[in-house]
Amino acid sequence: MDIRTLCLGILSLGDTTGYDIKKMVAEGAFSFFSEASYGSIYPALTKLTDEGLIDCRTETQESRPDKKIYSLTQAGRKALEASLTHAPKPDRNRSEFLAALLFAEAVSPERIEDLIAERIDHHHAQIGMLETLLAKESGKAARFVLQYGIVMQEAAKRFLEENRTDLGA
Amino acid sequence: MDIRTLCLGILSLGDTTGYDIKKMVAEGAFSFFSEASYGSIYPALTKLTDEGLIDCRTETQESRPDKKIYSLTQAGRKALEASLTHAPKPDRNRSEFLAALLFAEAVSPERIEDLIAERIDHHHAQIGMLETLLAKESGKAARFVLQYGIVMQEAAKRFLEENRTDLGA
DNA sequence: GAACACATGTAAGAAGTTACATGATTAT
DNA sequence: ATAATCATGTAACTTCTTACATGTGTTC
Repeated sequence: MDIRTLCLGILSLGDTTGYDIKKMVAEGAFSFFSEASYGSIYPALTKLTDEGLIDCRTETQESRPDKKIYSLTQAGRKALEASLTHAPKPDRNRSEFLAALLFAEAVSPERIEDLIAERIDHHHAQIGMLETLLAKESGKAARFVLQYGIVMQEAAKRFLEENRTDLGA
Repeated sequence: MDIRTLCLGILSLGDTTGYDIKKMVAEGAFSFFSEASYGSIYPALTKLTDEGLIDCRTETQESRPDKKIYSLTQAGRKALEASLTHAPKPDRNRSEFLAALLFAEAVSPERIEDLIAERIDHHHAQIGMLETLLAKESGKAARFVLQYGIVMQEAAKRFLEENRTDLGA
């Protein structure tokens, strides 16, 4: 999902600032399935404002840059709706892990066990993070997304634990 | 995984051409977890040749551009090994689907059922494709990767089938 | 006094995609 | 005849990240 749509989507859930959008994608319920840097968020918000898809009101602060609080306009809501209406392009299964595994067989087979062990730890950590997020989250769709994430990570972890020996020998 | 490493990795499995690398990532066992276009593959091969990580021999053909067959050099093998040795950066769970689902709740809830139905179909199709690939594949690591893929797709599909009603009402 | 949180923004560069350009051969 | 397969390559563009720039207040 491009940053523009991501910003529109987050604003559909409530008014907020660029700084807080970054926090949501870095730590919040969004961090599981999206990412974005300031360098993409701020310009996106500026552009969306110019196009009339979002509004910006400024909250003056002392000894800090003024806070810019954005909110979705009617046009923005329409635009978001439109981009959700035509089917999202299929998710890619790009995986550094699987690629590394496949190539390690030919070039450094002794690395395979490590790779799998690291990956199991990674899934374990992700499950922990998702459960923490789930405990804090009350939105229906957000909980669904986090549960989906947990199920996926657990399935992956289980598969690796059950089949790790197949590639060792 | 960047295109450079992907090319080195594929060449670690055997000599081949840019054209065939593209076919592998578009249709072969690699298509599940990677992607690349000619516009990135050809320049990458040229650059890797300049750097001495791969060799190029030309096979003359009539009525076709000459075929350029690349092979990994010792230096290339070292470089690939090195990039597999430091832990791959964690896979991202970027998902158009999950993002769309989350935002649809706020902006067009009537779309949620469609989204889930489409996604179930998508998983179904992916499982079919993976099983076809698996039937043709004999490499140990490649089979492992494809089985991993099947397990993931099935887990996702099952989750959606079992929980689809949670978001309808 | 060092590091982090708050808060915005820009410029340079990485990495890739898309679309084009070329052109013969083979299958439908 | 029309499309697909074979085979290479380039140029323009998109999209995003990284690193910088700025500055205060708070916590360790």
